[in-house]
Amino acid sequence: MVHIQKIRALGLGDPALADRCRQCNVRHSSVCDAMAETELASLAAVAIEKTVERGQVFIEEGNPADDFYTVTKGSVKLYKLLPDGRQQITGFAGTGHFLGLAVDKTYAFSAEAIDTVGLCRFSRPSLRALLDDFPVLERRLLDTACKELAAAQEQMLLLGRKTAQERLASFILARSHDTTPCGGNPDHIHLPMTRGDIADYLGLTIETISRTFSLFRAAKRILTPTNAEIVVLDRRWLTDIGQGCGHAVPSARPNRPPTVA
Amino acid sequence: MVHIQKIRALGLGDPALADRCRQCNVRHSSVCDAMAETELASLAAVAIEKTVERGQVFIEEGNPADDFYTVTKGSVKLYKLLPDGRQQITGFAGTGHFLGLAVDKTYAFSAEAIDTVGLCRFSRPSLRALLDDFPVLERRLLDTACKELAAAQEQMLLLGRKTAQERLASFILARSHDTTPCGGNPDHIHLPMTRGDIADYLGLTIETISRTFSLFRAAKRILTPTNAEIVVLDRRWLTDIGQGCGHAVPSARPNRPPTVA
DNA sequence: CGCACACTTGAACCCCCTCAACCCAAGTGG
DNA sequence: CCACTTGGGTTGAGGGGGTTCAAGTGTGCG
Repeated sequence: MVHIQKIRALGLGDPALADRCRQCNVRHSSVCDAMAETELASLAAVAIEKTVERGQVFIEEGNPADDFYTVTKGSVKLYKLLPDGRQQITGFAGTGHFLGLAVDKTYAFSAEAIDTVGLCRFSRPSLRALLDDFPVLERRLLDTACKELAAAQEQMLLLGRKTAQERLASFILARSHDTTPCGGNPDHIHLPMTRGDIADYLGLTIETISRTFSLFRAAKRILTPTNAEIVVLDRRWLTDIGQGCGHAVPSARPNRPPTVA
Repeated sequence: MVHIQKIRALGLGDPALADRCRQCNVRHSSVCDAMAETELASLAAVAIEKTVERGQVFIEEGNPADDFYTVTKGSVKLYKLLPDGRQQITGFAGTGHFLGLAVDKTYAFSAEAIDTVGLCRFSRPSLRALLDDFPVLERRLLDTACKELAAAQEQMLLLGRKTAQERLASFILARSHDTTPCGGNPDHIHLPMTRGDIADYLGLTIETISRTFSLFRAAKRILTPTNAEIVVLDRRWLTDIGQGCGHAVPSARPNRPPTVA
């Protein structure tokens, strides 16, 4: 209780502080959107900005979960490892994403910056105090958690039951939905991650990702002007494939007898 | 606001109602545990008990999410389908489990009773009112959601990167942890679901499940007195395999040339 | 008994993995 | 300038883990 008052006082005592949050570029696309204009000072009082470079691991599975983050710039990969090095990426966190769900006493996943990433850090006590103070924030977190849970279930369906082509088609379309800015062209997609990351996300290998991209390209379903760019040519077909209906591209294996009984 | 008062009044006006919740067998192993003794009347006022028989689908993916449930008896499988019938089970919900996370306007999954199942139903408005009235309940739901999210991520690792033997070993141990009652023998495991359900949960086929059970049996790692029962003989080995270390059972394929260059 | 249902086991196949070579662009340093 | 390296991506050949297809084994139940 003392703690909460302290934070309130901190924020209210320095109205200039609130500007940092008020002018934040992800304010309306993150959980912070739950806070009213007048409450931003409390938020700003406990938020600490931070930058991490590509390749840097800033959350490590199993470590005590002392900090929570909001991504303000760049992209992050969240992943789990097996002792022998096998890796499963459980999700990509872009601008506005909150990191800290799926957390008990320790982190259940690791997080690595895919490119130069901006973060807004909250310590556990300060987040707890915020939640006590602003129940609406807690509701917002619950909503977010439900969305992530639904996404996780969709990913389980993909990992457990879809073919390579279906997985990649689903991935391309999900990217198109999740990262196209308002008013942007959803058929031009930017991929901040490598083929290896895509493979570890879709439960496949680099080679299969590359081959499947080539198949889609040869079938005129997509273009890949650069390795980090996709242009969707046939959205309808990708949608059908991704959902498990529709004809996959024949994989044109050599030395295979023609399909005759 | 009027609504909340109505519910409060309902509960407080009839103290006998509270007994239904007070004597509930899952009271302390479900989200309801967040409610204090004196608050149970409010809970009981909006909870409706229900029984569904084995095989009955009581939540259907895509339908409007009007109701939320707590499982009071039996087991439920939660799953998603592809149009051609491929199925991925995203989880099993046992006694005490809350169903309704991963829900937006519509259900993100379907739910089917594995055996005779007892449910406690809440309508969306009444749950909303409860959450408004008892913020501690919202925090409890958030905790639950985080745990489920962590479990979902673990399952992604399994589906994306583990072998059949690793998957089944993980499954057996998870069952042992999740369903052993306090004081019970964790090495005697009851399986309410069929081999087909296990297959759809682990992203494999019935045949592979059966074969892998046979391998484990032949290697003296487990016993299966009945199809619905497992006895763990070598927990250490199962743990190692499930985590991706440790030697898998050789699968003894016939007609394969010996491993010579 | 006859039937349904769950499970097991065998044999052949196939999708994806493994291993390996190669391409290409971006440094880096003499 | 070129030689060399490094990291990401592509492509090919062959093999393997799990699937598919098919037959057979209980087991409960009308």
